[in-house]
Amino acid sequence: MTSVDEPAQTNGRIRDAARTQAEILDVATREFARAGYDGARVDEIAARTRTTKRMIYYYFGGKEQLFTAVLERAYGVIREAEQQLDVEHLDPVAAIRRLAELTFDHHEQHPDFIRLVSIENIHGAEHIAASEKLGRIGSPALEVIRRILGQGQESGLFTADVDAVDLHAMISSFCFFRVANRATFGALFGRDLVAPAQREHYRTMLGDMVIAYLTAERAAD
Amino acid sequence: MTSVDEPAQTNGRIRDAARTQAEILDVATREFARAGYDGARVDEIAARTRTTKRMIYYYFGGKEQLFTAVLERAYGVIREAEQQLDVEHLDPVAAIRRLAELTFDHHEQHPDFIRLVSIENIHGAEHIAASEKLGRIGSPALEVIRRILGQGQESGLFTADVDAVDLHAMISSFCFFRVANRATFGALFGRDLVAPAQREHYRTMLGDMVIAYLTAERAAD
DNA sequence: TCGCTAATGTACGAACTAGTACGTTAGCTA
DNA sequence: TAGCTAACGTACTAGTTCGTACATTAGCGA
Repeated sequence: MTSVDEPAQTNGRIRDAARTQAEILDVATREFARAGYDGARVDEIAARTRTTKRMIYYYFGGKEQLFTAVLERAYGVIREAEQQLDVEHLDPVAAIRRLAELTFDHHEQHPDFIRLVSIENIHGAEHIAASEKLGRIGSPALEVIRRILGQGQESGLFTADVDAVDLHAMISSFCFFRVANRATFGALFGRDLVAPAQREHYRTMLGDMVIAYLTAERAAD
Repeated sequence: MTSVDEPAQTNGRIRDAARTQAEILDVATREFARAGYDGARVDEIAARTRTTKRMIYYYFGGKEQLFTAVLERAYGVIREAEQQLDVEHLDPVAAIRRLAELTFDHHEQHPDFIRLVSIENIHGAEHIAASEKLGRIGSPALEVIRRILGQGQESGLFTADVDAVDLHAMISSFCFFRVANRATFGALFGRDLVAPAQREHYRTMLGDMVIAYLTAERAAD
């Protein structure tokens, strides 16, 4: 399998701290996402790596800290995607729809992230609490929502009494549920929420829902 | 603590198969919900019971089957609540809102159920698949939605192209997310989605969202 | 080129954990 | 009331699983 014609110095140094750490994180992400925190095995993670279990403890300290590092990286990825978002040139309705679709797409493309978040919730978010990075960074998406919402409400397009965090929760809940509960929903109702054929249908449904909520006339209380 | 003046035959028979099984299920529900499938310990479940580990294996066969039994009972509870639902006398808008609120209330009142479903999804719904009871029963709520939706669409009140399963997913996603992701959402955004003070706010928000979606004018494609 | 240290590998152990073999008894029934 | 069986308890085991003590080496800097 491995080519032997290469000289002793193979492509890339044999000792590469950064590569080793990254490889451990990659494998650990898959394993934790697959089996849950307690279901994942440190030995198994090590075995799927080109290095040994010793290195997991050398670089991360232990299973708990490894999981925290995995979480930190996973949250970093979605934050990065949110930062790419450019909706300045769009009208509020189109901007919100674009934002919702970004969340929709990211969740669909990163089921491992969704599973990690589910797992972290089972454990009461204790790893987020223990993490310095994940403390109270929030999400770039929130800032974007705040801005769009402000514009939309000023222009009278959107109902006035909507909060950015709440809207983020609304969008996330739909995107999250679809991926996180795919298995049970499919087993109980016979419908695969993540089937490619239904993708556009649910993507549109999400946008319609959010826009309908934002533009609906609400009974004054 | 325990009264000793009672004769040997204490209140309730010493041997009571039904009570023992129910007690095991109660404790197992709490333990699985608290720690996840792999995190839960059979020994710990037994210890919190008035009986022994032997009985778990005697009545349920093993850890897997115990979890399946726990799931079956938890799903049974929500199905029962859905069957109590009486919305025949309401107009479609009020009926949908009532249904959404029932889901909202049930999810909030049964966080253990939400956690069990999350856990089951991490494990690919394999226990639902292995269960005879949970096979393809669907949910009574689905039938209710179908009926209300039919009425609403006939009368022109609701948009025509909405499907009952999709609407169920929409309602569930919001209710589920709020409870399931309470920990991470709170840790990251500093807002407790299940705080009693916000309860009515989110309950109304859910209803508004669903009704807005159902009654909004959609661009014909 | 000669160390020196970060990086890596091996082997092992202590604690835990699902599951079981075997023994006991309550309480119904004939 | 004798005996039979469902219900229950104790003690144990085989296999894991996280973590670590100890040994080794690559490759950079002086």
